[in-house]
Amino acid sequence: MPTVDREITRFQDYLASQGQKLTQERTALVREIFAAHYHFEADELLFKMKQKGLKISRATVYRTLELLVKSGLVRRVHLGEDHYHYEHVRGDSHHDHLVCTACGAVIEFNDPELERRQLEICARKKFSPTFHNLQILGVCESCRRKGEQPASPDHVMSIGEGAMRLRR
Amino acid sequence: MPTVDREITRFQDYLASQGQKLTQERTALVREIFAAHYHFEADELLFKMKQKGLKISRATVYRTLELLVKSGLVRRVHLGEDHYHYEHVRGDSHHDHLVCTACGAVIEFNDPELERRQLEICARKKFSPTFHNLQILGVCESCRRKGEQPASPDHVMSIGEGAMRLRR
DNA sequence: TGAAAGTTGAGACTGAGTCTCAGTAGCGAA
DNA sequence: TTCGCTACTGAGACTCAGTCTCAACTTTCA
Repeated sequence: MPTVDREITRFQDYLASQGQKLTQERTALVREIFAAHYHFEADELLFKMKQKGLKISRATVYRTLELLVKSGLVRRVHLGEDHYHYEHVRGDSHHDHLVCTACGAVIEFNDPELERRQLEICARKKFSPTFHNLQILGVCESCRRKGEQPASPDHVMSIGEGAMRLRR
Repeated sequence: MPTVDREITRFQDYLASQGQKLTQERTALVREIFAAHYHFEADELLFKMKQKGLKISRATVYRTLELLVKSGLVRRVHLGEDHYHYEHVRGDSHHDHLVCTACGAVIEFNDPELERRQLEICARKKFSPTFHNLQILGVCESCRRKGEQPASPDHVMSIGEGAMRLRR
């Protein structure tokens, strides 16, 4: 985990700029987040910390995630479920997600053409965009080969149902 | 509300096909939903029914919404908040949303070019899409003229904050 | 008349996320 | 070393959307 130190430094810089401190708990959380799992849920993170014998409270986890989002190190995303997911922000630009409703896999993509078209639409509607959020739900290649059926066509209900399978 | 009868008939047909019944409560809910408000929340609907002196329970509201979604008359959408919104499905095709984080206004758009590009991306990733969900958050023309600032650049946090203003 | 099946409301429950508050840690100044 | 300030923490209560349970009710049909 050589890159984790860089993230910790960046977080510390952000905190210092806000008159806030980098505590043991915050360091441990950043270390855990950036060490491996890329898309994660708040509760999942809480559970992992507990597993490692580090007792960090639910409140601290949520508070630290909020700080990480504000610092720009982490992004909060919707992946079709009824609660948030978080993901690392790497130096690169914005991206969107394909979410497999059969296995829960998340595939990222970044398509400048798509982004450009969205800006055109906003311009046409005289709307100043600050952020966008696109998830495409469906079935990934390997699930399709395994014969998983695409989610039923009952509109967004199917997202919820499919997404349930993501849960721990 | 001349079109409401058509919706009620369609809903009754769906229910009959499932061996289910069109009750007084269900009729009242469909009437309320299709009479006016286009984007709405479950709790908002519950409140409106109560206001009209029709006491329909929370459970019935949610159960009926689920049936309406399954019947294809209503769609469940995310508009950047942490809970669902619902909208009518009119015969027309899928559309996406621009959501103003200052006033909560929702502007719809349908862009075949954007849809086509998404299909291309899916094809490239060998992904079979069943549904997608795009919200563009930002500031609408009239809020911009009134001098409302675009939401702060703290990523998705700003969505939540802006969206709070939508709440009753 | 009565069985079977679907529907309802009240209210308990769930689970993600927030808030409160008393106690603790960190740190500069004296 | 102690003091005082401020930020931070954990425990647990709380909130809120949404779900579930269950007994009572309605409808249908034989």
